[in-house]
Amino acid sequence: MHTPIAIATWNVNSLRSRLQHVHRFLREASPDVLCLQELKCADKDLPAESFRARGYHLASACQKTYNGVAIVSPWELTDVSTGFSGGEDDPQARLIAATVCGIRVINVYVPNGDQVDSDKYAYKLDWMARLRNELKHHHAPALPTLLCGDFNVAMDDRDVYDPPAWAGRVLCSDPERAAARAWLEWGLEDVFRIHHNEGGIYSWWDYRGGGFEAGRGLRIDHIWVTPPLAARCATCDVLPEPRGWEKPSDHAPVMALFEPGWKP
DNA sequence: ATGGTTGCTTAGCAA
Repeated sequence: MHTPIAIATWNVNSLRSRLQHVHRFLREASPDVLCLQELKCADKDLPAESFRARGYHLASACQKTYNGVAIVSPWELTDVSTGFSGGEDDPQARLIAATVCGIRVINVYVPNGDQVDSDKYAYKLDWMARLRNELKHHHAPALPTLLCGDFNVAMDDRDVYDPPAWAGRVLCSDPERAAARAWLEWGLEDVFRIHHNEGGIYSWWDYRGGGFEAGRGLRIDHIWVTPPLAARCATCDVLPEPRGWEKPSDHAPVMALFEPGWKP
């Protein structure tokens, strides 16, 4: 088979509010793996049957009201793990991993951080350091591994609609960028930047003030992969159309295609 | 400019 594998990430800002959007996206983009963030719904209250009835597997790590992540796929999801390995419990549901199509997929919803002088910002930096540790001790750059999700970090000026206005602010501050860069230095590559050097392509736009229509966005949703997968990546794009659907999420999906051949 | 909008839960928080 020469069919590429499509892997997408999308912060849906409540799965129950966006359920028809998600099903429409599955129909129209037909990803092999869809990583979702901000489900805002306890596992027991997820519309799991609406996925199973259409032939999708679903693995989730969710909590009531806040956060929540899930992986949806027509392919079997194995070795599902939630939260950080072996550490103390994190009360916030932000991390799920599963093996699918021979790829270890790690789906994250990085804390937003509120403001740089806040407790939430300190929690964000600590959480990002813990993920660096997780990569170091429980993964290997030589294996086909994909880290994706809402990273809540815009990595450089190309990812920001008004860099001077955002300089030093949360989502753009140097410590956040350094914490994310540490993941790259471990052995990941931003597949979007393999295929796009230009700025002005964003994945999130504020609901307030007509941010989407005005083009005031940030690229904070990412797909980063280890070298075996980077070598197989055919495309990576933001798909802005769902951001223009009625009652949209404030994020658009990002999707990458990988040519087969990474399996040992 | 400390506003603006959306979702969850029901006035306030989180984003």
